[in-house]
Amino acid sequence: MQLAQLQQDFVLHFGEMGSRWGINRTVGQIYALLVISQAPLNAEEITQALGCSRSNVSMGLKELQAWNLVRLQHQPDDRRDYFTTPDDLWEIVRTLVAERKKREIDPTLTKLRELEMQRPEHNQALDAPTAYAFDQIAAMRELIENLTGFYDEMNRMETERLVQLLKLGTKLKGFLDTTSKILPLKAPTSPQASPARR
Amino acid sequence: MQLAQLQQDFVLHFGEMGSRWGINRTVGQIYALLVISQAPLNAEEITQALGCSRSNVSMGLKELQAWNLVRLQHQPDDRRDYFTTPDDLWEIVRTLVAERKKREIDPTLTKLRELEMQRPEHNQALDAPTAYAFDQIAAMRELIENLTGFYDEMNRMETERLVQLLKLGTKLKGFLDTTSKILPLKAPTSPQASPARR
DNA sequence: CAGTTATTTCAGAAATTACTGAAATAACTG
DNA sequence: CAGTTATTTCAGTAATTTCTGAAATAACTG
Repeated sequence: MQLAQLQQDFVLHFGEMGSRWGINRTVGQIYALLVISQAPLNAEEITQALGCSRSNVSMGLKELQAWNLVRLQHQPDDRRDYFTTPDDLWEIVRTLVAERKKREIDPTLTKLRELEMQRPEHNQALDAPTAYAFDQIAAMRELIENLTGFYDEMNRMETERLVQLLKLGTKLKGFLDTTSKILPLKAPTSPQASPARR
Repeated sequence: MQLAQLQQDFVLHFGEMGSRWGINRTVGQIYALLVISQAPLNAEEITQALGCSRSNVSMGLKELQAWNLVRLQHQPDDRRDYFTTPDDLWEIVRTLVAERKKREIDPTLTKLRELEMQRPEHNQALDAPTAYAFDQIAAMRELIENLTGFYDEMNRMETERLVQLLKLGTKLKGFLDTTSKILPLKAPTSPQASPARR
């Protein structure tokens, strides 16, 4: 398969962006190709279109499967594996966010909690730098929990609702005004204990 | 400076996560160190604490400055540069998100718009695969605009409001129920023109 | 200005990551 | 089972990224 200009351009862009997205060029290109191809593609077709080695495509597809970003299909009377992306782009975004959270956030949240456990019962046993470090770790853990908690909420919504929310925009501010009459605004957020830096 | 266990552990974790976050180990370590250090540090102190080369620290700090993630300060009667992170962790998150958007999203949005411009006036001039590719590109552009538009809204809010919103959680659903009586739910979202894959 | 100290630059070394071709494995077919 | 085709694995190579030490630059000081 020889790609037309448009497809070529799109695929190359995703290849270049790959390194910024934490995937390699080939993986980016494969995904781009699948996204703009209506019919599922097999590994050989992908290899042809991208002009890289068959084994590279195999590894790339394996990685995309590890990311849960591709669907594997079969055609009648053809034992080759055919790949597509989910039909709904929102599904892709959900997966992307979920996987990035898993790789980029969760390990750190775990580590922060682990470190926090090591804080002794009585603060006076700590020197000032260590007390500060513990405070920062706690504040960071709390912040991440807030963010991921909100993410969990949004993730639980059906896509239709989610899009509706995203499109709300300015109205959110009004909503907050309403609720803050019920939930008072000044609830203490975090014991940030930060007596300003020198 | 010799780091205590807690600090050491925290710094090493950020170093390891660095590659997943798109920064190198040293940059991750420098940032971790700055976050848990109450007093600003100069390059030499950082070098000592991390046990890497002075030049590496210089390059790392330069990168962190390019990310807008550190503040440069001076002490009286000392011409060395001292570095800190913003006091407020939320400020860091804002910067992080803004910079990642700039690097990981904006170039693609630009590219998608550029490709979309190339769509001819009359669709009948297109072969089916190219028409499909154009459709996907448009859908993707629209989706990203929705997401970044929402991000812009949230970004415009003061931190206190933002935290309030994040903590709302379940109440959002109720809010959507209310507004959907005003804005009908079934507004057409995107002309996804996807007649199911074979 | 010469001397001192802080910082940056940069060529090359070291480490890591990506890619290839060949071989191994797996899954079918007659 | 032997032959064929699809896929994966993997050792070695290529490409890229990170890091270092040395040299250059910049900013002060007496």
